[in-house]
Amino acid sequence: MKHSVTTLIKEVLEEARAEGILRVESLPSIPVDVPKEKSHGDISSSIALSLASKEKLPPLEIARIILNGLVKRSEGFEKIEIAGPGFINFTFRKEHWYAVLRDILGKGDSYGRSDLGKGIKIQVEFVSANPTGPLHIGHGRGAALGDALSNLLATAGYDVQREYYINDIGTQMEILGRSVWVRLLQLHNYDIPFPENHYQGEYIKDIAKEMVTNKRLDEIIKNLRAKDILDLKKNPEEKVIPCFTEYSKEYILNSIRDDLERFGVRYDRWFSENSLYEDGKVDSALSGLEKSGFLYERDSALWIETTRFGDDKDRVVRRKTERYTYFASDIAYHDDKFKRGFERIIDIWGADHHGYVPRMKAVIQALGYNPESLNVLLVQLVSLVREGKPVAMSTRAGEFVTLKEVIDEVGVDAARYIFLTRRHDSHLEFDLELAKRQSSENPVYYVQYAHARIASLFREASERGVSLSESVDTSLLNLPEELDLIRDLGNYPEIIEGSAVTLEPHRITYYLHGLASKLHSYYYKYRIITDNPEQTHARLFLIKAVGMVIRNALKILGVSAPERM
RNA sequence: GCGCCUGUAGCUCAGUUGGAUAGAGCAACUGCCUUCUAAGCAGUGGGCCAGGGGUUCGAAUCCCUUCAGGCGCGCCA
Repeated sequence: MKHSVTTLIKEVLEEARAEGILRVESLPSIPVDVPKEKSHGDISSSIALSLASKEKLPPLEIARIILNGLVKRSEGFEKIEIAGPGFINFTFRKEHWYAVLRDILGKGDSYGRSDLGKGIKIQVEFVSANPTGPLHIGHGRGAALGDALSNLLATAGYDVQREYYINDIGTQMEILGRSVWVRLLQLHNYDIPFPENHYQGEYIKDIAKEMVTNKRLDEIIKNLRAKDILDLKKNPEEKVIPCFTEYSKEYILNSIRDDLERFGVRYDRWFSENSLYEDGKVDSALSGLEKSGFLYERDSALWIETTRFGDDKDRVVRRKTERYTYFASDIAYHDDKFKRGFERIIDIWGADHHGYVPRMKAVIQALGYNPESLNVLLVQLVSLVREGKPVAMSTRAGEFVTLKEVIDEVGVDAARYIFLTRRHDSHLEFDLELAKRQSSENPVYYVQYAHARIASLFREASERGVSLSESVDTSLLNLPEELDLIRDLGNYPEIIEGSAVTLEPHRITYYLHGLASKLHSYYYKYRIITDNPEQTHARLFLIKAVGMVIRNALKILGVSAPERM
């Protein structure tokens, strides 16, 4: 839609240059927009304004010149006019909109798809929470964003892969194992204080109990060839804890998988940090950097010179204890992503990791890749409220609201939708009561209701023996509300492209709300099923397209489109 | 101290990458169900876009600066 106007203007500018009316030294990018004000037409361009200084002519003069050139190409338009300080406003003929409507229904489920991404391989890595505890509400936001973004990018023509990076090695894992171990001992009446820096949550006790009831403890004992795992003398913690770590990690990872599955999130790959070491990828990535001269030793540690690419300070990759840092495996991980052929990489992190971005970008350059090919999206915290009052959350004490609890309380659709109503870098206030409320206060239901309402109309129509015929006279759709709806539907592909380019799926929720609002309003003001069969057909035709677009958009967000409510 | 993010209606947030008169939802107030779903619709009020400077035809949007809030600055992950 915009494109057709852009090319028209381009033609006119070239013609004007050929005739020597305008200089047009270099063909500028043509600004075209869908104006928010309806009286400004369907498409508006400010080209005359932006050209004014270069051409040394008043904007209105330039607008008139362009308009002259447009006149002979104006068949598709009802009118083209100059307005304000020099905007050129285009209004399409109704026939254009009827064609758009037919096009939408012709494309059906694929309406909104584009080849913007040109099949580029892109990877979205999200959530990637340490398997040391259940997912909390903040992870839920990352999950909703990552999943919707992946759907969105796939719709926009990218070849998308979803990945979860598992931090399954290192200090935190050891602490996890020891936490469960101590809880187990406490269960057996050993008087051992629980270390302060260990995982405090109740779920640690649950794992310990579960080990006993599921006889997993027996297996471990067998593997250790030990008589009694609780015998601290025969089985010191160095010997025992790895077993606990392994078991607890699997246990927690399974619950994370379950939560995400239930939340409607599926990954193409779960990538183990430990595998980077086992497969020698850490060594090879580091030796590559060494050859390029980005590594050096100081104070018996190995450093990477990230300052050469704008980082604040150089970073340690191998401690003087010989142990690698977390950063070392992250370097290998990102190297591996590129080696696997991804041309673009999106990492979704919690906003508290923002200080990490410059060093990651630096690493990517040191590895010889383009830093622009990595986008890090920082997800801000979610503050949970109930009827406006904050719900206490403290990770330190191990008391936080889990994703599971939120889903149990408000449902998947409401949770996902609400997570997606805000830009990722803006704070999100999640009101549990509001999310449960089944009314217009709740944006999820508002949009879903529009879809259900349309489905209901089709049920009603078929009960009355009305069915959608092949030959619909779309010209019966004359009402301003009807043309307005079609215009919105016509904008949908650009909403998708815009969201994909900016990596901002929240735009879709706003679009949906607007579309649903127009549908509700139209529904209330006019009857869809009337005594006039031709008109009924035309109106059903229109709302069918509305329902289809709502469904397509909700699918990207991972929210269901119910047939009845 | 340095760096990053945020500051828009009473509250929660959008604002199409610099465009025309600043937008929604909630909250407040008025109305609308003998009608295809009232989980809905129509309407009213509410703003120095944190403050100040600049860039230009034009700024909530870009630059500088001040203020306020959040976060980050480990051989932790």
